[in-house]
Amino acid sequence: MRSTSRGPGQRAGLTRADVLTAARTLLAEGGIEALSMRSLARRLGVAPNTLYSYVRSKTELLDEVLDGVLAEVHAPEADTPDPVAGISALMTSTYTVLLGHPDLVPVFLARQGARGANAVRLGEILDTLLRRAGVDESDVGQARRVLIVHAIGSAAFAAVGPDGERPLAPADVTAQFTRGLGWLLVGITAGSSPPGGAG
Amino acid sequence: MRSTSRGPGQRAGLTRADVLTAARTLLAEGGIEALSMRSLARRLGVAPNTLYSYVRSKTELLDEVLDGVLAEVHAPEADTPDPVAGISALMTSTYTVLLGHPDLVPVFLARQGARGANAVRLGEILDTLLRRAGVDESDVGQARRVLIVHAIGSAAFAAVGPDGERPLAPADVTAQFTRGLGWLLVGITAGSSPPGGAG
DNA sequence: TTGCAAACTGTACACCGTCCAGTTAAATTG
DNA sequence: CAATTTAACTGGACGGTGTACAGTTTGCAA
Repeated sequence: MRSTSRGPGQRAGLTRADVLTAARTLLAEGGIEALSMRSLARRLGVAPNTLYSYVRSKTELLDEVLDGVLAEVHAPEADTPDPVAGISALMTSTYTVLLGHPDLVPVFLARQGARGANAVRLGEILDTLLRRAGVDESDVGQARRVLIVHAIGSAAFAAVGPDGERPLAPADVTAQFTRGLGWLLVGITAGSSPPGGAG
Repeated sequence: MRSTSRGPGQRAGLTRADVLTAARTLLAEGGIEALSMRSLARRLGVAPNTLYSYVRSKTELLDEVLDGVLAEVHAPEADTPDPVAGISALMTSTYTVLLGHPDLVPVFLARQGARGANAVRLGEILDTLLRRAGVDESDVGQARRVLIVHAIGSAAFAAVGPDGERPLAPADVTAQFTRGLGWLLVGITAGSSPPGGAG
């Protein structure tokens, strides 16, 4: 923990994983504003610059951490019996996970939902389910984005405001999310061919 | 423009409106990152502290400016013949205005869409139109929020990313917004009993 | 004419991300 | 084994940020 206990050249024995883990801890403990390169370095007992041996920039670090959050999302199997129920479950899980990290949500939005491995994986599952639900191929991409916008956007509205005040009760926002998801699914699947046998 | 040309006590003759106007100009010229208390003061030829005579904090200033942006939204009359078309027009105008201020969108999100006079006004019109479209009274609030989430969220996805790169072509995002809006309107106006969303 | 609130400056605090120039330990090579 | 390269790490700095405190001066009201 002492940063004065080591001179230049002396190693602290860090790994990239250490840095990312510490970043997540800091985030969980004090929210986004508790995560600065300096506070992170302080916690690792290291000079701020050291972090740049493991991470190109704070942006890259944030991207990594954000995608890690998406690992918590519980995705249904792509061949789950009822695709529409699967979509609903997937989006609801995404929304719930985001709710667990309120101040990350605006950061997510600013990055269009992150582009890491987990994001890609979830996106592919969603696409598959949409196709299986009979959504026209030309509509799949738009439907995916609309659903993601709804999940992240709803989560953003549930997050604490600038003054730490919470303008809407979380239960209300969740009800709104669920309702909106239902509406969207009605609209998206309206006039689509039945899932049938050939798919 | 010279900050050294005036000693303590000498007045610059500013008004609150001057400050807000300069803030909007700065924003229009260089985006959100060009608007700092210091750059604003520099432009007004004044010391940074001076601004705190007109504004409680940067947050308050931002709130004011954000609500001002919403004044650009073209809202239909509340008694327009076709309420559903009215909702569509209102949301599309909102979306378009937001697109014109890309880097403000994340700020909007972080503030749950601003709470100023213009936001309230638009919200009331939207509520009226929803009721006239036959939406159940108990659903009006949720429908309003879902629509707002969709508009702001879609705009956020169209905004430039962290590296200034634009991952999606604006035309595509607009198509996605329009499509999603259509789906939502179908769902919202499709009877008042809850649809089969398994969430 | 006096008094006072409001407008304004100087200075400072505590941060921020990140760059540059070292120093030293470990890994690699001969 | 010795020599050399590479990677981890520090000190210090640069140029920014929002904003608090204490002091000056101005214009207006009493």
